[in-house]
Amino acid sequence: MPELPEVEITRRGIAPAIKGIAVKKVVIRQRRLRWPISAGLARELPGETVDSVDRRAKYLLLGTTAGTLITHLGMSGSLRALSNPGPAQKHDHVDIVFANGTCLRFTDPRRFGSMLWTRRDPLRHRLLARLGPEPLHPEFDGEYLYKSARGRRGAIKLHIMNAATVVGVGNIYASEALYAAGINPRRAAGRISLPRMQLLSDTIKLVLENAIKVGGTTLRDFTGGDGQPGYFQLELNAYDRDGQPCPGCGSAIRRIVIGQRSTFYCPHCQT
DNA sequence: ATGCGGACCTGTTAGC
DNA sequence: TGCTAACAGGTCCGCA
Repeated sequence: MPELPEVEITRRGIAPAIKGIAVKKVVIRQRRLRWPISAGLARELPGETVDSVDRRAKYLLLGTTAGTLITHLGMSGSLRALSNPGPAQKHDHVDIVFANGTCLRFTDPRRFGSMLWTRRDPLRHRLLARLGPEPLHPEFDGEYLYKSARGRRGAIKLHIMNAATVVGVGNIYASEALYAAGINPRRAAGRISLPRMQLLSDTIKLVLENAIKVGGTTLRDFTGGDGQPGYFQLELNAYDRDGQPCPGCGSAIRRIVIGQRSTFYCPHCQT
């Protein structure tokens, strides 16, 4: 379920329920995720208090004195704080049970997600150490994006989806931001002017901020804490609209494949 | 260094 | 109705 907005909504949803609370036990039913869950998690997390609930890129970081739990939701993962957890279902792989009875439940049918326990600075973890800037931070701007693209001949869509360039831009928002900026997703990254990169960095911020504002409702099967289904509150102008009229000019939105991922754009408006 | 394809999994939907 | 193929929000890794 994750694009950055969904991860941020998840963070905001679970933080009040678990911050400042001690972990009682960790129940692991399936340790084979993207990477196997290490034995250290169940051994070292119980007894610790969750001091912080942070996000870096699409990773959620639960900080304690002893170490940090780094969680990624992959393609189909979710994390819910339940006060009355029912019996675990098929894909409920991990429960983190707190002293106040709250159960933080990790569910992930495709198991592309991950749960990593580290005793060191999580930002130095090999998966986090080389990440680019956060898209909503000021250091991510047109000038940065322009410079990062010098000499790059690959498609701009792949460039903005590359976590070394900027984190958190997933397949849906890449299409949406490029649509809003009027840039053809296939255009070589290194052949886009500074003003257009300024526009693109702005549209990336806008599209992500808006999605967070409306509750991270990008995804078909995402339901926030209030049970409001996603995908409908957020207006998608290009993504998943193959053959439908472009809101700007009326010509048909087209679906192409870039880097093995579906890509949607308006051949008339995006150059 | 950059760029590309393959890999990891399961579930849902479109098509015959 | 039933079977099969295509496709789905991510991103790491190895090879050219």
